[in-house]
Amino acid sequence: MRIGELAERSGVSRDAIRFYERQGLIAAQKSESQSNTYKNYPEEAVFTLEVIRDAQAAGVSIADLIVLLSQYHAADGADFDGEDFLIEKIQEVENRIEASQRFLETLRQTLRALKNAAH
Amino acid sequence: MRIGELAERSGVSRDAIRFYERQGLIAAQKSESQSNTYKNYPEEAVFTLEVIRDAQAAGVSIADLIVLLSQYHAADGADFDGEDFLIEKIQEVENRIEASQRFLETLRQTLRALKNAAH
DNA sequence: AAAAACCATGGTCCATTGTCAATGGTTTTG
DNA sequence: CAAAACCATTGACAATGGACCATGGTTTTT
Repeated sequence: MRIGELAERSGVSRDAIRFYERQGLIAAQKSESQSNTYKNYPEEAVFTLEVIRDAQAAGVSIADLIVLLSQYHAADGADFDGEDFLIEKIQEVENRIEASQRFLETLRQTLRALKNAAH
Repeated sequence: MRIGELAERSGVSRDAIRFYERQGLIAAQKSESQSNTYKNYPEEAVFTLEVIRDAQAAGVSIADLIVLLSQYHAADGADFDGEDFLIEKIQEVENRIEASQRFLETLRQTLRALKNAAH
């Protein structure tokens, strides 16, 4: 599919998609037609972009994602050791979730206090 | 207390503390002694810095925190309406936590796959 | 009393994660 | 077929969240 459709379907802007592509997070082929320079994104890219969005929300940088996604794709059959890195990132995300939950509690308390003050 | 102690106790760098102070997130008095220009941070600042750290981990910007912290402090007795904003931020953080959990699941799956491949 | 450690201020610099604009082609639509 | 919509590439620009450095003063330690 072309970038416009991918942008539409994934909810990610064209510019962001191109940015991720430059970083090597998603891949595209040159169009099979030789008359244009349009790129061809695989179906899979929609899913990859969703993962990227979740990862960004989880506070994981693109630099880390480059490593992680390569592991994800290599997971069937690779033997090089990225396990430590993976474990580290899992820990980081878990920590961030906990911090987020603490902060959420603070926000909820504030909301309750605000409502009481309005009495 | 002075900035060094605050940095030590909160685990936040001096530079970051000064940055937050410029943004109005924490307040300090000028030292009571007139012979120096050192600032005096209240005990409470340690707690505020913890909240700031959690908030940053939760993906909440400092600009938003400025608004939120003012509401937190004003929560006892204020009547101006920041409720909508608060509710919006709560929703945002909840969404980010969910995305983080989805991503965490992806990471864990990758880890399992990696372990199986290593057979 | 020196040296080492600390502080304030001001300014510069940095990575990250994109957005926006310009230019020049291609396709689709009316 | 002309206009509108789409695409690629390049390059400038921007916001966020600090780190780092220089300068000059103050405390604390030795």
